[in-house]
Amino acid sequence: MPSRMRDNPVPAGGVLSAVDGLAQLAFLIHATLERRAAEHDVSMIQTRLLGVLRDRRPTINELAQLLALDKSSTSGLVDRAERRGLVVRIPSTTDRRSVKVTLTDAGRSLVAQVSASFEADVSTLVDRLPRSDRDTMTRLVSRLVVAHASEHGVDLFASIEAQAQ
Amino acid sequence: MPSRMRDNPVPAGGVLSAVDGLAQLAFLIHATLERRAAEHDVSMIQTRLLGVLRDRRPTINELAQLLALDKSSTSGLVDRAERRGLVVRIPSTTDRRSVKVTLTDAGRSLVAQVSASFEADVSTLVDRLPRSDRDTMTRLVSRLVVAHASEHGVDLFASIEAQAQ
DNA sequence: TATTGTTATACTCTATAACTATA
DNA sequence: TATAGTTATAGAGTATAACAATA
Repeated sequence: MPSRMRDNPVPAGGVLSAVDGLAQLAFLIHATLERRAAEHDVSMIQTRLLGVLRDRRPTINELAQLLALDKSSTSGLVDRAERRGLVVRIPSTTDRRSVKVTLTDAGRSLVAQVSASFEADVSTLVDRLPRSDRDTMTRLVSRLVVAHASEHGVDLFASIEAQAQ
Repeated sequence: MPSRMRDNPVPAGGVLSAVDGLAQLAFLIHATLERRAAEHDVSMIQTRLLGVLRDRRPTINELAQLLALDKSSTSGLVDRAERRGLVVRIPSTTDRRSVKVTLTDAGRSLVAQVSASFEADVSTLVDRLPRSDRDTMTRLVSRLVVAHASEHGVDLFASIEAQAQ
């Protein structure tokens, strides 16, 4: 936890350390998405569920892997989303034990709205910087994320991707 | 939500947009803290509670404002932390309705450990970039966060700070 | 009367363990 | 037997409303 979390997040005109600045940014962006989701009465995990389903029709087990939840937690999560009309369970044609979880039109519409307002928020945030600084930051942040992912999550995600559908 | 959340977080050797890159970075950092906290069997909200208490002894009401929770939620949060020996309620000497929530030695030790490992994680992450790039990114991220805060949270936090203790 | 904090209630979210149906 | 999914149970976390004690 960054030391900035101890008191005011912002020293008057000061400069934050790498850790403090990045941590503040992370919490700011996370809170932004949470607030936009809450405007539509969805939690972060429900939002992640809908986001994952935008281009997949996974089984409960696949969904559990994608969301890093137990299959029972996933089943309950899908229950609540289904009760709200955001997703549906479609029986698998090849395995009668299994279901494919699918976004409804309402679910797709909701996630599109949350995404759009969230992306607008982040754009507004970065537009505070002059174009050239923004481009520089984007390039550096991108390098960081890409480098980290190529050392970690990529294979995991790729294999789940391959399994899914 | 960034479009990258739809599938693989990392395009092979590609460059992310400003929104996607920042969002990915934010979720990565958030997940890092969550994982470090989980190693000590504490949730994010419990970690935030302990973090806030590092340099404050707020009342339940003040804590509720700091954490953006209802006072009843805060009361329960403190109950569970107190049951684990991480915090204590100390009766106010000036108002017999009120209590001051205070970190125990165990709570202070726990939050120090989580902070240290989290900060090490973030350092490791940014150390992937060469020094000069890292400094540039830090400066830009810092400007972003400071600019945003000076337009939003600062007054709020400052006033809560002033009330607290 | 107003404020501080707790309690009652209800819901989401999570995991573990036991279960049903199918493979 | 093994796997896919659900259900039972327990607990954290959250909000609303009602409450007791104190101001």
